[in-house]
Amino acid sequence: MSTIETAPDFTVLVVDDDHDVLAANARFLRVSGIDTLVAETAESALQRLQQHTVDVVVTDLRMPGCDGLEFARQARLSRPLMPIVFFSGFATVPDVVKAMRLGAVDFLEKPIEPEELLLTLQGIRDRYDGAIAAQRIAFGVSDETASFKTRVLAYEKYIIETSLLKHEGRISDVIDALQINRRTLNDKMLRLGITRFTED
Amino acid sequence: MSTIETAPDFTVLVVDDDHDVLAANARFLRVSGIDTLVAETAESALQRLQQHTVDVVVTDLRMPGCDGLEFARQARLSRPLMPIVFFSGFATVPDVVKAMRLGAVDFLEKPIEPEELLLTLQGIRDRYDGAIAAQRIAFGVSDETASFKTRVLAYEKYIIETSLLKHEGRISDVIDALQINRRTLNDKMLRLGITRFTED
DNA sequence: CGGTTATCGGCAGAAAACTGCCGATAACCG
DNA sequence: CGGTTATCGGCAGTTTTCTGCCGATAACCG
Repeated sequence: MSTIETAPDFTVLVVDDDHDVLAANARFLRVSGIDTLVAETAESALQRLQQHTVDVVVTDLRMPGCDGLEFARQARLSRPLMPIVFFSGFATVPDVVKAMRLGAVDFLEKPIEPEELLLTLQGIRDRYDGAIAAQRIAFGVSDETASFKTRVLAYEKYIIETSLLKHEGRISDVIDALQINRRTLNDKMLRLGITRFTED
Repeated sequence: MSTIETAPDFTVLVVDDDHDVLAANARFLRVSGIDTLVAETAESALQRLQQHTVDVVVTDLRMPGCDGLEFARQARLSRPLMPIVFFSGFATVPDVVKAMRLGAVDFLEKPIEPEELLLTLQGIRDRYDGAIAAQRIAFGVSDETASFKTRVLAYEKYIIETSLLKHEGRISDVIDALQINRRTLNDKMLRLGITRFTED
């Protein structure tokens, strides 16, 4: 909870036991402007998570020793909402189900096209942007201290704010997207202290 | 709470365009003590949902006309958090990902073993932890457009279920942690379809 | 057996949220 | 200038939710 701010960057942790593939993907991502951390084992990946602020994890499903699912479980303990992307070459339906149940946001198939990975990550950054913030609001703050009501209100605020951002401040679009009564939305914005013109 | 004394009704809606398979599965489920409704098309399934209280929907992913995903989207409009189980014979990884993103709780492969289906449904009834599915709805990354209300409900469900997990099912601890009125918590659990599980 | 603890649900009044109607305020466009 | 569009807030009736009180049901322990 120290001052880890000043980092609105987007940091990705890629976990893959194939050293060459890992290095290639990492290089591509870095060139594309994404802060990229790497790890070749689940253990070192967990360490990385403790040391850095990571926004997204990309991990192989099958790795020698600790597999990707177990790693994800461990990671979730400290980062409940962190987006996790799995990839695998021989994924079965149950594999995918298990991964998604663990909160995976996507499941890519090997061999990974660097372009595809980049698009996926950019998509997460754009759409999930708010969820990352929400993690800090609804979860980060909450650590046992925030009440149910507080967390729900924080979440409501997050939904409305991200929807506003997404629709560039057009209330009518937000009303349509969230299927919410105009009057109710106005009241909530007032109560939650949401204004249409935030820092851009 | 090991067994179900008061036998709360548990109604399943099975949607499959294959009449024979549907009939066979329905018969098996009914014999096994599960109230089972059937539908051979998405349209009639949606009708069933309006007419009956359904606890779980089991649907084929591929059906002539309206496909399973679209049907699930429609169903969610009236039953935002109802558990949905998909099944399919030729599911690709992206298929499974899409289904799970829509809040599916499981994905079975054809041909369906009646025993497996029964176990799945019993699992959902007895100790289904919908937290992750709720999380997916609340923080959906995809193009899914859940309403404000739906997402808030999903988030509330997520909070309560994870708190229950964390406190091993002790209501009093959850009340303390979430700072929520006992009566309110009970009502919410009822409304959101949250059941306490036995100790792990 | 009685006593304790934990949980649950009915009930009803209180509190809060929702929502339709109304008018007001801007900004923009001929 | 008048007309259109988008937004906002007051108000009030309706609906929903919250919450305290009460009793019921189990499980458990002497």
